[in-house]
Amino acid sequence: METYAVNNPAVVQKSFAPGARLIRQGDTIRHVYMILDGITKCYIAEDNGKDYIFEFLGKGEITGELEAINKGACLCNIEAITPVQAYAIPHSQFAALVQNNPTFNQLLLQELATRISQTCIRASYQQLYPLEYALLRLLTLEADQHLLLAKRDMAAYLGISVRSFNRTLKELRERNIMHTTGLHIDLTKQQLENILKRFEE
Amino acid sequence: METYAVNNPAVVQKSFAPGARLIRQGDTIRHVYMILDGITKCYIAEDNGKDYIFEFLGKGEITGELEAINKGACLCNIEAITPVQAYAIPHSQFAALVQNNPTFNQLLLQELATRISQTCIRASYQQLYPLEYALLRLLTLEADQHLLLAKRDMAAYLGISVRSFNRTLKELRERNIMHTTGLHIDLTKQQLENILKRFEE
DNA sequence: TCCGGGTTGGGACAATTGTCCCGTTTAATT
DNA sequence: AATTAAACGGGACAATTGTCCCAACCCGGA
Repeated sequence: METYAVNNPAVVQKSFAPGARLIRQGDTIRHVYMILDGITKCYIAEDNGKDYIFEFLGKGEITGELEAINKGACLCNIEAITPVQAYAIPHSQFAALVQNNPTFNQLLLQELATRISQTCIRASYQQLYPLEYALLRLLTLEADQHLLLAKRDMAAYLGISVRSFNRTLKELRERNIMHTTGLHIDLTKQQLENILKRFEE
Repeated sequence: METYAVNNPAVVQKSFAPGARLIRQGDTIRHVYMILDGITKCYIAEDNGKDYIFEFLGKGEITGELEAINKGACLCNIEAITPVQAYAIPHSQFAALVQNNPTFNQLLLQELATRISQTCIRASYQQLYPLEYALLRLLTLEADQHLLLAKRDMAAYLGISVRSFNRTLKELRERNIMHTTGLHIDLTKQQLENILKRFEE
């Protein structure tokens, strides 16, 4: 994929400063983006002023492909959190890849299927478990991917207010589930997995 | 698709009574199902005893394709609500279709992309708006598709308890809501009254 | 250095939703 | 028609989450 991209004159590399948007919700776009470096957040801005972040995209991930497939307006905003480098790939190139490259086609199908699964799983436990559970899962994700997220972004990912986020964090601290000073998490992935077991059944 | 299916000896037609499951969460399956008639609910059962319904599938819709693509265990249960007729299509046949039939391939991609969009949009407004809003959308959906759903299923779709569902419904009735303030629901008074009619004594 | 905006932490209270529970209604079966 | 199980409707109270607000802190630019 990278080889393909760098050898193709229609594919241009772009830079985005933190806060800049690769894609704006509602726009019609003609490119798919492949992230070379940096972290982005993918979110819907509702008209009551609240945001809902679906996922954080990093190196090697593609975005804008839903719109390339369905020709629709952009579902959500893609905004750089850290400085971002990305390839902008014209829809025509993307469509050609999908049609002519069975391997790419297969990978795309798998990626879409995985995202549906992940989205469903997340929607389910965010609805059916207490906030605490989703918060711990997010902290695990943050540790896994070596992210350092602002509280506002974490709250938006969980679909709650920053106030609720702080409150739950404080409760976890007071119950000695988490030892943190400020924001940094001192737990390994294994430790968090063990903690999550408490919520089972 | 139907022509293909009925002419293929590996594709068998199956019947399911209400309550029977086409697919069980966690199982490994070897077939994709195409629904010929009836309504099914697609839901995850969490281990705290609660269910979360993602969607209701009806005539012409396919399910089990995520597992066919990713070879994983079943994400969710598919359960018949009404009597259901469906084709069971072996994974091998499905894979052949995906590889050899560009039109089918394209339709599948579009279907997956649409489901991601829908799932994201729903997760967002269920998290960021009051229950009332999601409930009205569900009632609209129900009317549009001529469904008649049990309250338990509607509550599970909204990710709430039946008690909360009833409470919100009662409030809507008492306030004789036509359109919710600030929220973009295009219901006329008449439309909404038709929707709410079945809940009145 | 000092100022101003953004982020963080949390108190107080309101609103929303869940849990438990019980009486009523409906639907299916004997 | 009688019986029984399931679905429905809602009261009372607990738990969760949101809203509003303010104070402390950090950090870059005048």
